[in-house]
Formats: sequence, structure tokens, C-alpha cells
Amino acid sequence: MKKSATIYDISEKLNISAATVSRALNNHPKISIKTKELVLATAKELNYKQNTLAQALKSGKTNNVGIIVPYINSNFFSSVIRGIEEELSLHGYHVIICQSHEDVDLERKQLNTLLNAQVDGIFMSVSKTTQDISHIEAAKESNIPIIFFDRKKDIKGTSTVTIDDYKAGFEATEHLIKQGCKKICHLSGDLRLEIYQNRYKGYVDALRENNLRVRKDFIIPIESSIQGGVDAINALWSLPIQPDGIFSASDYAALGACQQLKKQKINIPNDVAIIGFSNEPFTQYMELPISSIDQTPDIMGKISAQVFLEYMNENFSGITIEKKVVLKPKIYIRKSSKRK
Amino acid sequence: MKKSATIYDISEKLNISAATVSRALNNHPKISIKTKELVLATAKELNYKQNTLAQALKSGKTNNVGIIVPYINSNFFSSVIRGIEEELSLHGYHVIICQSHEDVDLERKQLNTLLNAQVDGIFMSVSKTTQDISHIEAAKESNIPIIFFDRKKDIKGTSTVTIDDYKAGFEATEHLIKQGCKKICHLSGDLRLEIYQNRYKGYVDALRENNLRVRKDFIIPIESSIQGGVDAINALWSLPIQPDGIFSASDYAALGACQQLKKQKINIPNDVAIIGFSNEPFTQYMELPISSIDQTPDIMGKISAQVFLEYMNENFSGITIEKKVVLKPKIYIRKSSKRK
DNA sequence: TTGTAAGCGTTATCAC
DNA sequence: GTGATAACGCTTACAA
Repeated sequence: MKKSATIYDISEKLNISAATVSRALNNHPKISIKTKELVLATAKELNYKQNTLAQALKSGKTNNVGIIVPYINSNFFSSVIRGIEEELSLHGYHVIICQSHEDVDLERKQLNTLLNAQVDGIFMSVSKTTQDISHIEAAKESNIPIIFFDRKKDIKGTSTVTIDDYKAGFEATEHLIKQGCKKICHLSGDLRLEIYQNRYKGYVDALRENNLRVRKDFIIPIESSIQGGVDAINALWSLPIQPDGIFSASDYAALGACQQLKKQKINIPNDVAIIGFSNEPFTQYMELPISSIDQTPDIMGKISAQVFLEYMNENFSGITIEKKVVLKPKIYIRKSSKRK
Repeated sequence: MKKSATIYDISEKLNISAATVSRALNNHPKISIKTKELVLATAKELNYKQNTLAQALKSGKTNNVGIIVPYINSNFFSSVIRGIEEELSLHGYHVIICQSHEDVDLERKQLNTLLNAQVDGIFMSVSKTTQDISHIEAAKESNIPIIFFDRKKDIKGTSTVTIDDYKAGFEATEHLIKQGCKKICHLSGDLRLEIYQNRYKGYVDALRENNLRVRKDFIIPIESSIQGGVDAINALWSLPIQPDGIFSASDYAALGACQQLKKQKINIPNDVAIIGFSNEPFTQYMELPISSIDQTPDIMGKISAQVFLEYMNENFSGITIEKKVVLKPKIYIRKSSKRK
């Protein structure tokens, strides 16, 4: 119940002013060593804890940043967050996590409460339903750095850290082509998101560049889930022609596809070669390990944090900084797509 | 660059006092509807954002809670955090995440900066290296609720939300016995942690109760990793007698064990039945799905949050509340341990 | 119903 | 080197 000690408690005990105590605590240059030591000693004795809240109010800097993601418990997002936290905690920042649940209304609310909480910066990966971006543009008015990672929006004055999804889609498809696939289908994610658009475009361009036909019925929009993959296979196998290669924008769907194909005694990779996306941990553990694209979430997190720190170092004097970092995707070829 | 509007900006514009503005904004009962509407309108016009920092300083309540976990990017921890966040955000709380990296020194530091930040409560799962708990006891002095989840310490006045690891260990082992296993080994986690102690005890008691011998050389301490499981198999298969059942305190080690056994053409589950722990997503995706114990992290998170909310409702008038919630583990029997 | 003024715990600016 | 004081933005007795 005892309230924690303040600088006034220290100043009273020592018969000095609170200002002096503050100076002693903050390594102010103009202070005698004696008083400083005295203050430090009594601070310890009284179990004094700096009230960062008051400090924040005074200085306008909370040393908190906000992160908004659709969900925290996915390997990708939690790994990015880990990267951000590790980098920023070295610099004294705390990280506040919010989930949007893929709901733009909730995202808007979270964004606003973060602004109310006076965070020093915001990291975000937008929700699938985020079309109207006025809430983010409004947030930009507060003049705090906004850094998008992975799922970005083009907003002036904001920075982005993404991977080259186009290239990833292109390389994944090209890899399948090199394995001899001629009829490659694409299990696409939610095309409202740029990342899935880009993977899709990469796929299409890789086909075109290799003079392979792009068939509309080979583009299957799916949920990122095992069931999504199962359904896709069922849909494809009710068509007159079946694919001999699958580029899935989701590892979970790739897994579902594998399971469904095995059920039908279709050989992977020889009848159908498969590559997924995200390099989910499970892909490498399978008896038939699944090829995938790694998005290097740890690096994405660390770099996002660094971009933020750069903002803060620029002292933020009204200059708009924009930094667009594009990371290289890393392709992992495993059994599911490696033909002899 | 423009600083955000304060209640003073509103009060000036309307020629009323800041107090009235504050009242209007906070649904104070004694205020005329007219002024209230006027205030709300100008607030919107000036794009006023409540500065929760100032409010927090005044009220002594930040509406922030801290969470300390070893790592955020594990399925278990991120799922618990998700549960906590979902429950608390409904009540206006924000969640600050810290990682201890299994290092008690870092844990202590994180705990202290959370206290400095005046969080309203702390959720934590202690690190493996946390033997000395003085930092947590000291934190208790601040009289804020401390809720341990999963990895707890017995500290007066704190609450805990855990699963019954003893029962889980007992049931897992009993299940193997029922499958006909006579020589069951245990891949144990770091026994400095209570959870692993309890799983181990459950294992031992299940053997005893079924009149099976407890062999010291069948207790293999492992790292929670695939390699850990591989190493354990190698160690076991250099013994004069080999096990016919494995209870692993880690799914990753269980997976490594499976892989290594398959290499040696040993049949799972008939030669050796295996059950892991944590119900990691991958366990069910395998071609040979791995039996496991689910710790219901989502429920653990939600309940932890509810325990915290109870504290806050008790108005916290010097009463010490202790709540010890023990959740029931959920056993998932899959192919790796199901004999015909 | 509204205004005045004090206070939450710090720190920065002036004086001395 | 140190002290007094104002200020950060908000809430809340107490008055009016």
C-alpha cells in the first residue's frame, strides 16, 4: 500500500531541493560528487523508482512504441515482433502489442488508443480488410514515425520494410518450371493485400517469360489453412486438366494440398511438385519436407526497428523521412519440389 | 509538427474552463447537454486526443500491463499472450511485452523497467535461470498484482495459472503403459523448472503405481529441440536395454526421436511408442502424427487476464488476493503411440 | 452547472 | 553547485 518514493522524499530527507535530487539522478554535470553520492545512497535506501510516466509527460517522450498485427500467435508475426523487441529494448524502448484480428475497425481503434498513449512510433502490418486508410493518414498527422512491415500501404512520410514478394513468386514458379512442370497452378492469398498481388504477379510473369500459358482456372483463391489446400485440390481435380506443379502463397494450404494428393495416390514431386510460402517451421519437419520461401521475419523486425531509431536520431525536426527497405526472400528447395 | 490539441485549446475556443471541458469529455453527470455537445464538437474539430499519459499520472493508473516471457516467438507463449491481450483489450488495457531470453539478469531488468513505467499489473513466466527470486518479491512491494502463468514461483500474494503438469506426466505415461509399454523412458526438460519437475514426478509415479521399474538411465535430460531428441535416442541405443515407450517433455525432442528411430528402421508405435508435450502445431501435421499434451495456452491467457481483472475490481484496498488456478491438460492420442 | 486552484512526479530555466 | 518555480495535460475538491 505504501506509495513509492519520489524525489521529494529524497530531498526532504537530505534537506536539499528536489531539483538537486533530479540532477543527481540524471548525471547532471554541475553537481558535487558528495551530494550525488548522498542522493544515490538515499534513493537506494528508500527504494526509489523513477516514475517514467511523469518524465514522459514532461519530455513528451514515452519510450514506448506500438505494434499492430492481425494476430500475434503466428510464427511470422511473433518472429517479427521478437526482432523489433530485441533491437529496441537495447535502446530503452518498450513494445506495446495490439491485434487487429484482420478487422479494419479494430485496427483503427487500436491505432487511436496507441496515439492517445503517446507512443513514440508505430509499427504495423495492415489487416486484410484495410482499404480505407484514412485512420493511418490521420495518425501520420501526429508526426510520429509509422513503419509498415510486410503488409504495407503507400502513405507519404511512412517507411516500409517488406520482402520482394514479386521476386519470390517469380522464383518459386521458375523453380517449378526448371523441375519440368508445364502446367503450374497458383493457390493465391487474399488479393486485397499487396503481398499476395505481388506473389501472383511474379507467378504470372514467370509463366509468360517461359512461354507457358496462364490459365484462369489455375488461379485458385484460398484461405491460408490446411482445408484451403484440400479444397483447392478437389477443385483442381474436377477440371478437365490437372496441374503438375503448385505454387501456394501459404504453407498451410501447401500442406493441405500434399495431404489430399497423397490420399489420391498422386506422387509428390514427380506427378505434382509443390512449393509453399513463409517457411513455417513444420515445412521442414515433414516426412516429405515442403519447399518454401522464407520471409526472414527476424531480419524484418530488426530492420524495422533500425528504421525507427534512425527517425529518432534525425531529431525529427519536421523533416519527413521515408525509407523503403525491400528484403530478399530466401527460397528453400525441399523434397516436395525436387525431382531427380 | 503541430502539437496536438489539449483541453485548454478547447476551453479557450469556447471561453469556458478546462475543468468543464474535462467534465464534458468524461461524461460527468453534472453538466449541461449544450456545453457537452459544444465541447464534443470542438474536440472533434480540433482533432483532440486525450493524453492518457497525463491522465495516468494524475490517477496513478496507466491501463498498461507488462508481460515477461522467455521468448515471444514460440507457439505456446505467443498463444498465451494472445489470450491475455484479447481479454484485456476489451477492458481498455494495453499489453507491454518483454523477453527474458531465459536470463534472470535480463528478467530482473525488464521487471524493473516495467515497474518504472507504472504498469498496473505484471504477468510472467519465469526464466530457466531464475533461482533467486528477490527481484520478484521486491516487485510485490509495489503492491501491483503479479500473475504467474505456466512457469511460476511460490511467492506470497501472487497468483498463478498453470496446468497440472504432474497429472499430464502421469496420464501420458499411463497411456503408454496401457498401450503395452513396459520399459518407458522420459526425456526430461530442465529440472530447475517446476513444470518439468512435475512432469517427471508424474512419470515416476505412474510407473510405480503400475509396478514398473524406474530406471535411472531411462531419464534423459534434453534440450527442447530436434537435436535433443536425436541425441537422446543415440544415448538410449547405446545402453544394454532399450525402451519401448518414450514420454518426452518436449514435442521437438519427440520429433527428433521419431526421426532418429525411423532412420534405424524401428517401428513407431509398435516397437517404440512416443508421446510428446505441448501439442505444437506440427505434431498433428506429420505423416506419423505425434501424440501430445495440450496446455491450452489460449485459456491460460484468458484466465490469467481474468485473475488480473478480479484484482482490479477488488479495488485493491490493501487486501492480498491469491488465486491459484490449475488447468486440466488435454491429451491427444495420435499414431505415434496408438497400437492396434 | 461552472470556475478556481491544487496536485500527480519530473525536469528546465532562472536566479543566487 | 544549489534552490525556487513553472510547466507537461489532466482531474477533482471546493467554491461560487
